[in-house]
Parts: sequence; structure tokens; C-alpha cells
Amino acid sequence: MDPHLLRTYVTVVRLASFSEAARDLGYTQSAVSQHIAALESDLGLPLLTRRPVAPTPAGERLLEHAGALLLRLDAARADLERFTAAPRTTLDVAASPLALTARTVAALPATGVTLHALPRERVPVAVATGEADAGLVDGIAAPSDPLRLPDVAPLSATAVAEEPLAVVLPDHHPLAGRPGLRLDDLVDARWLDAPAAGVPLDRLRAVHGGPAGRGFRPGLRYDGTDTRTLAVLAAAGRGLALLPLSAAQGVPGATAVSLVAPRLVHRTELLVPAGAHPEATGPVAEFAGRLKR
Amino acid sequence: MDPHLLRTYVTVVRLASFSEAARDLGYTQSAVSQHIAALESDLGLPLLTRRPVAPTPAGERLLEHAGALLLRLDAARADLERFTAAPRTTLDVAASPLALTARTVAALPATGVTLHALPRERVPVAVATGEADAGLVDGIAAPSDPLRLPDVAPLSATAVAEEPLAVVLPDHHPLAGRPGLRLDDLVDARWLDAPAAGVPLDRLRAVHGGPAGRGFRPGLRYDGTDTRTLAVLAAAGRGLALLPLSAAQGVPGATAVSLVAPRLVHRTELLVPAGAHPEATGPVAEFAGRLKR
DNA sequence: GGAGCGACATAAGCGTCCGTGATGGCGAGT
DNA sequence: ACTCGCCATCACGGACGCTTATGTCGCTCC
Repeated sequence: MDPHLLRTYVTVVRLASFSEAARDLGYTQSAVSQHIAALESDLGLPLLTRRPVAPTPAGERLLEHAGALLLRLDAARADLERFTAAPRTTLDVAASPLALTARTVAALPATGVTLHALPRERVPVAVATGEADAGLVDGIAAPSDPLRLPDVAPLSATAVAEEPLAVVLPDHHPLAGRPGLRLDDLVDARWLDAPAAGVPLDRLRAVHGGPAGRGFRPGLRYDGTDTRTLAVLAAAGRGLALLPLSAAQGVPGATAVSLVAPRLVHRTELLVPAGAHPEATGPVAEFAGRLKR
Repeated sequence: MDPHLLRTYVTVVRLASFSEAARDLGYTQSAVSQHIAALESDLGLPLLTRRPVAPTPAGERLLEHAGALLLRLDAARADLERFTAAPRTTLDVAASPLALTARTVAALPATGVTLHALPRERVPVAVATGEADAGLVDGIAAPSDPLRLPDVAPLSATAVAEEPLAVVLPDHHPLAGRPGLRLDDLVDARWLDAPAAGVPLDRLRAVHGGPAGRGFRPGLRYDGTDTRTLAVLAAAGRGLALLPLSAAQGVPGATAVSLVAPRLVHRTELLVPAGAHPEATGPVAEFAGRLKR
């Protein structure tokens, strides 16, 4: 299970072709074929169907492991390179859409900043692999419980903002008048599925813990990142949305009712490589310092 | 960053010797020396001091990454081997001490069971690497929030028991009469540090979120796994202990007061490899089925 | 239905890299 | 100062991996 072999394996699966993968990796087709053969003989089972080229069930499993492994390998290399690299003068920040608020943006240094807008799950990856010097991720969690992030590498997370959650309903919705809502009241409702702009529904499903049969039916799916659009969709009755309170307010036709049970908050966290090389100075420290104040 | 090189690297660090590592790995000393040299030249910085052999700061970082990487590699191999291996007839269960209760033990099949008592953090590792077919881990978390486990491999976790938490105090303690306790009332108290038997203090520290200055000073450290002993120590005034309510009761001289804030529970979860090869039958399924009932 | 073509498998050749054994340098203990 | 233990370096032999070339299979086109 040489990383080289794994790298070609994932490339072959991604491109669904040995020859394409060979071109992509700068190998000959023969080499790719031998790589796959080596993996299959090492593990003792077929990983791919040929014609069409697609992973077998075992291959699917390997794909998960290989992805994590290669990611971690990149992260390790990036982490070690920080020891030798020249101190950064510019700052690359990876951020999920909802993590960018007036407050967090204000903390960015005036110059030399590149902002990478990424989906939530890519932010830790970007920081780990060194594509970004710091990350801002948002998500929901129990109060004073850190966000649940994939641990691709040792990262240190510190909360920089915390806000109540609100359910966005059309004004005329029967529940719109309530002072607060319980999630249990809403299990049978139709929800907007907006992984990029809103709060991910699968997280709610996990919190609720109920069987897959009931609860949190996705309705319209929205893959944009604009919260205002999401609120507009909710106002139009296309489904409910869950947003941080401040983002949920101020849209005509939409009412935001805060969520009271389960006790969850929308939190934004700053992500930096852990065990930080004592960078008491530099753009990252400057940014972190301003955020904590 | 070949895994072979990483494996030699961690071995060298563990044994603090090139020659010992060579013997351990079945290489010559020369090969080990070259492995380390290759790593160092690849990464462009020294990883070890020689005489004595010890990791540099950069080497320490690499060690973390290498450990995770090699673990994940073993997990991947073990996971893939499940596809080819013969269906299990016996059952190996890894369990943290507090996860073993009358209820969980009763769910074990009558015969063919090997029980591995492991510290909490080793349980997921054992399941991932195939040393165990299933795991039982306990820990504390917010209600209806999964336990926070290191993700060495895709594992599926399902709650099998949940219990309130209790603080164990000497009978004569000023707070012993209270109906319930808040953690905030106890930040300045002295705690028993019992990572194996009790609830880990560092988790509390994280939940409390306070600066390292205040809070949760460890007193006596107890590395045994017996909760009764822990309660006896608490009764003797050597420090407070946090235990699941049932384990905290019934020790003369000790009073158990349940914890009311923050809202945390002691939960035990069953761990099995995720994406399970549809084992509707077999010892693992039998065990899981009995636990869920 | 046969020829052609695209795509993966297999075979042979060759360079490179890896591990061995021998030797050298260096520090610590006697 | 000598010696022993330990790591570094060197030179060599073999194995492994990649390339070129060729084989085989399946699909498509006429």
C-alpha cells in the first residue's frame, strides 16, 4: 500500500480510466496498469471493474482510506515545511460562507490578504495542507462544545463568535408567532437543503438521533452561498431554513423564530495549525489577536 | 515520506537508538541510518539529535503525523482484509473499563468471547485495526451528542447506555447536602486525576473553556481502573471524582451529588467498523442486536 | 460479421534505488 | 590513551519500477 500506488488508484477512479490517469500523472498506461495490479495482488481482491472502470465495493472502501491517507500525508509535509519556510508576509485565509461576518472580516489585516471561500468541510483541509494560513469555519454545536471537525491534522480551534440559531418561516406560517421553537415541533416539516449557505441538515438529523424514517425531509436544494436568498426561499414557503439569528432577520415575508431546544448555537471558530511554531508575530498572529479581542 | 521510512523513524525514536531499531525491524544499522538521512534530506531539516538520539521539535511534529498515518494504514489494511477473511465465529470486544456494566456484559454471546480491557483512547484504535471486532467506549458528552472519538477510520457508533453524571464528595463536605451541583461551583476544588477509572479531567477543562490558569487542579493521580477505589479516595477527602451516577453510589463515607450544569451525560457507545459488510448474521450482529434491545 | 480501433494486460529490457557489508569518525567510559 | 559502542559513509549487488513493445479483448462502424 505504497502512497504512490494509492495516488494512482484514486486518480484512476476519479478519471474512470487507466490511460487518462496515466496522462494525468505523467506515467505510461502500462505503469498505471501495474500499479493497480500490485494493489490488487497485495490486498488479495479486485478493486476495480474494467470496462467500465469503476470501483468494486472493496474499492469504494479503499477510496475512503486512501483519500484520508493522502490528505494526511500532504498535511504532514505542509506542516513540516513551515519549519523551514520563510516567515509569511501575506495571509491566506480559508473561510466558510457563514463564517464571514462584519466582525471577522474587520479583524483581517488591511493589506496582503487573500480570502478563499470554501465549503465548510474543505476549510480544515485547506489549513492542514498549507493552502491557507488560517481558517474560519462555522457550524452548530452544543453551547461550549467545540465544533465537530474532521481531524486531518492537529489543528487548534478557538471560538471567535457565537450566536443563537433561528428557524426561518414564512410570515403566515402557523408557528411563526411562537416565541421559540423546539426541533421536535418541526421534524415533519419540509426543509431547505442548503449545505453551503445554511446549517447542514445531516447534523440536525444526528442531533435529533431519530430513525431515518421520520424527520428532516429535504425539499428544495440550494447550492448557492447567499443567506438572503435562502431566507427568500423560506419566505416563499419552499421549506424551512436554519440560520444564525442575525442572518435570518430582515427579509420581508420571512419570520425568524429562535430555536430553544435542543440547546444549540451557531459558532464560528478560528483554525490554525496546532503546536504552532511560536509565531508571536506575523500576519496570522495579528489576525488571531484581533479576533480574540 | 515513504511509510517504510516513517515506520523506521518512529521505531528509532521509540527505542532512542539506530542500532536497536535496526534489530527490531530486521534491517542493518546502515539501512536505518540511510532511512533517517533520506527523510531528513527530503524534508530539508534535521529530525533527530544524535548522541543522545532524540527528536528535534520538527521531529516531534513528524512523530504525531507518522503515528496517525501508520495507524490509518493499518486500519485500511485491516478493513480491506475483512472482505476476504472468513466470517468470524468468535468475538473480540475491546472495552474501556467504565463501559462494562451488567447490561453491556449481559449482551455478550455466551461463548467464544474475548474481552480486551483497554484505556478509552485505545478502543477505537483496536476496532479500526481489527484487533477487536467491536468496541465499547464510554465518555462524557452533551445529551444527544455523539462522543468525541479520534477518527482513525470510519467507524459507526451507536449509543447503548446513557446515565447522569455525579460528583463524588466526602459526606462531610460543605456541598454534600446540595440536590445538584454546577461545575462552576467546583472549579477551584481539587480533583482526583483518574484517566482510566473516572471521567477524564481534560474533557471537563475543554467544556468549561476557561483559561488554563483556573480550574480543575489535579490532586492525587490514580491510574487504576476500579471505580470503587476512586470513590473511596474521594470519601477520604483526597479530591473530588466525577463518575456515572450508578458507579458513584453505595460507598460508605462518600456522597454522590448529580451534576446539573453544564448538561452532560455519561454515555457508552458501541463501535463497529462502518459501512459494514452486510453482516446481518455473525457474532458481531448478535452482540449489537442484543445491546440495542 | 469482419475489420479497425480504443483500452487494458502482459512481456522484456534497463536504469535506479534500496539494503548489505565493510570501513571510517566520534564520543564516552575505564 | 585505549577501547568499545554507535552512527555515518562508501561501494556493490540485486531487486524493483518504469518504459517500450506487443498481446488480447470488446465495441463500433460499415
